Amino acid sequence: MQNKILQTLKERGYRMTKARQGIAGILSEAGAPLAAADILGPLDSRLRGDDIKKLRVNKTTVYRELEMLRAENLILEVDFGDAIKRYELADSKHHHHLICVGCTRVQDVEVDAPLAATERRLERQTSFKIERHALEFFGLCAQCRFPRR
Amino acid sequence: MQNKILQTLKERGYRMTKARQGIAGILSEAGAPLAAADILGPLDSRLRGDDIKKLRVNKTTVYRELEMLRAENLILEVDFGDAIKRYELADSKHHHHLICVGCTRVQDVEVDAPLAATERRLERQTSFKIERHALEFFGLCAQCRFPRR
DNA sequence: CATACTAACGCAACTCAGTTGCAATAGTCA
DNA sequence: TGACTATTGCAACTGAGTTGCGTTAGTATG
Ligand SMILES: [Mn+2]
Ligand SMILES: [Mn+2]
Ligand SMILES: [Zn+2]
Ligand SMILES: [Zn+2]
Repeated sequence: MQNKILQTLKERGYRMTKARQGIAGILSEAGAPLAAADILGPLDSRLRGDDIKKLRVNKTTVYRELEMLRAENLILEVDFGDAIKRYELADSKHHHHLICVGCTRVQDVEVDAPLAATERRLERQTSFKIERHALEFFGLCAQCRFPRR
Repeated sequence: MQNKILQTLKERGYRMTKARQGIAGILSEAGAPLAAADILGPLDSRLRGDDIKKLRVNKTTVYRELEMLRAENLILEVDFGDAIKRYELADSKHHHHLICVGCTRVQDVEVDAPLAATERRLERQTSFKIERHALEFFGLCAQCRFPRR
């Protein structure tokens, strides 16, 4: 049980099912935010040869599991502006993303001046209580800027 | 023809239809980004008594018109992270939004330190060419924080 | 004003991510 | 080894947005 998500879930009384282990495993190994479809497909192929052998999971299960993990604050919803929900582990430092509009390649990035000060000013000026912000950068990666001729 | 959008469209050779005039009018008067549904409903009620009398427009027309206006750079797509496309006039100064998660009330806001410098640094460090960014703040407005007791 | 050309429109059917109700299955614990 | 019920699978559904196609109505021209 080296998986952080699974360990936390167990501590909170969740059952250790095969689907759950497969989904948590894929999320933990992902290098970028994943959509339900990114988990559904790989579930039976990527896990082959792993300790979790072949595994077929229904899409409803994947959606429900993702929503549960988000509600448990174990993953964060990331919005790339394309009406598809994506998630990444919640244990990393707060950061933003650089998304290639050509190939959807994603890179984590940090912003120089944190937005905390701006948020406090906005709270003073607007009487809103700010809970969070979403900041993502869109552009073209090197591969998409200079397609192999 | 005091409407800026309509004037530009005419200059570019578009026809002046009733649906087009109604949609452009609603977008121009809106105080916050609008979704297709925000335009579909009001079209026949809000315009009553206006120079454009009663008007019923099909949803396909609204979606197509919005997409055309966006392609013509007359409106900008704004993403509130809820899988619904919203649009606002493109003629205003670049800004961001403060969105109430309780009632979807929206307020335009500006950020202290522009993100241009950050974008240039990211371009150097990542070899991406950045085209744009999306930054929105989410929280609770005064009305939603202190519900009328 | 009459006519023709075709942009724009309305309608119905479709797509696609995500959701829901419910019966069947399988972890967990005694 | 059960019993209890969380979790799953399935099918049907939702809702925003899209598409194909035949019809309507701006616009230009005479
Ligand atoms: Mn990330
Ligand atoms: Mn705005
Ligand atoms: Zn790319
Ligand atoms: Zn509110």
